Amino acid sequence: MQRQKQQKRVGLKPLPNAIEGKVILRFAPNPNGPLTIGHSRGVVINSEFAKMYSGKVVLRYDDTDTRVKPPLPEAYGWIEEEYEWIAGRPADIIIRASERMPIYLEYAKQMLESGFGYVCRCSAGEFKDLRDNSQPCPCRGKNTENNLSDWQSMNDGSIEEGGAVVRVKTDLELPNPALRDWPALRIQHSPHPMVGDLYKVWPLLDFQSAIEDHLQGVTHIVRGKDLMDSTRKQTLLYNHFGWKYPEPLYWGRVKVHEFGGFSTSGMKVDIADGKFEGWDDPRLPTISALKRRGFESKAIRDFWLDLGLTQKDISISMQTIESFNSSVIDSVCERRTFVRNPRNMSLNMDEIEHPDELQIARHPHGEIEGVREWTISDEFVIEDRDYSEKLRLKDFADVLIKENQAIVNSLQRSDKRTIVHWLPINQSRMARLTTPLGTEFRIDEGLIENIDLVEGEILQLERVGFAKIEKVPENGPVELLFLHG
RNA sequence: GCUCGUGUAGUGUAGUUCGGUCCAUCAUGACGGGUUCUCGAUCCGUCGACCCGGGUUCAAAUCCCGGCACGAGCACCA
Repeated sequence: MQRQKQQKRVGLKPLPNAIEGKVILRFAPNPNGPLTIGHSRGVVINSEFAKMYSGKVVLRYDDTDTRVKPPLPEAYGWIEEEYEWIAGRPADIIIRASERMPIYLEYAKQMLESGFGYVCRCSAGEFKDLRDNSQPCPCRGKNTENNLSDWQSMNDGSIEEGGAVVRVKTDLELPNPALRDWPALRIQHSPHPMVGDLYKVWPLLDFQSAIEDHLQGVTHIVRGKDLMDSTRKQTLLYNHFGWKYPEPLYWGRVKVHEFGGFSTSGMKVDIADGKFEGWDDPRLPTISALKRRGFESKAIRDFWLDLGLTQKDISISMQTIESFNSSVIDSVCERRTFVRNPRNMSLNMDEIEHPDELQIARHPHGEIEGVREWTISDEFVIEDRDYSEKLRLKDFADVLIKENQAIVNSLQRSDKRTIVHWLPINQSRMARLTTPLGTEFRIDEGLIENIDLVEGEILQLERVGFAKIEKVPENGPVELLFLHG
């Protein structure tokens, strides 16, 4: 077989057993908060596969838990918007598990009637002890009639939470104890934020998700490898129903150096405690925060696609995402001058003939047309850290510095002295640059070039980095949010 | 402990199905240089890896055996 000259694969590997136009994938977040960087991998990979095969993605809310990770009503809308932002197109089908409860309960009943499920009234601890020794629990041998009557009691609320669970019968000799007679539905008496206390019995993920995948005709499931046991449990259930399980694919665990893992519930607590301003706090690894800071969705897509789909546990750096972002935004961001920690200087132009105005390109390579027009005044600022004897004021002149006075000696570049950014006072206004740094913020006060400052726009501050204009108030400093270098 | 999964440069990744064309791809990073009146962009160069030990073979990143490391699951969470 002929081998290609070694080359990096482009795009995702083909999906096994995929038929053009027939592929159905799903993305199933818990709506207990907005999406994080971690979720964006799922959105990107699934939507990309759908694109490759002209298939569909089902956005499904697996919101069947009312106690441990209850849904946040606002999150449903957020997630739909964020999905569309990341993928560049909306999900094809949207489903809420909490609205489809009658279906799951019907399948559960069918399972009891067909004899491959049973109502177990053992405590979790008792069951675990038996299970670990491959022993059946006493409830396992109950007949259909008894199971259905227990099922009735579960649903009418006469059994308390924790008093019973519906299990799927499996081979008790299965090597992996976790798979033996796994629980499919449990009792929850606490009301659901969306549908209230209509139901007393709620399916667990492994059951609900399995039924729903079948109903939606899902052909490929891409999920975290922590859910491998879920695949195995669900395959057992599919065998009972006589269904064919979708093609599963997995990715490994992802950490970001700068953030660690992504815990939606952890963030929720920290926001409630006032540690963060909200879900879009720039220090958070949420999609809303990235969007607010000025990341482009294309950069996020490029990044995940470049990583591909591997089962390796990885720890990535924001630097990599930032470099993808730079290549997306660099050619479309105007340049501006922002002087941090300004040092006041006076300009001495006696010795040389000079223009009164300067025209500086809005972008150095002309991707953006036009110029910034500066009127040169006697007073100007440079960054304090740049202060030195000989400097080149960018786009203007070589100067000799003496006691905060800059004497212009040449408009032409005469040697290799350092080029610094500078700003005539009459051209400036106050600004604050906020940089997220771990769990803190760094604030740089300074002066920004007062030309066409539009809220929401991303600029490249020369010799500083990319930043977003968050606010241009009538009075007071312009608010800038640092994006990356 | 049990079950499952994964090990390629600092970080990611290609190549592993079917052994050779792999002194191992690409990106990111670091360093150096060209260019550009930004510490940005761009171009060029350099650095740096097949987890370990055996085995099979003319030939192993790739196949086999044995270790080791890391991660996940073992919830009436998702």
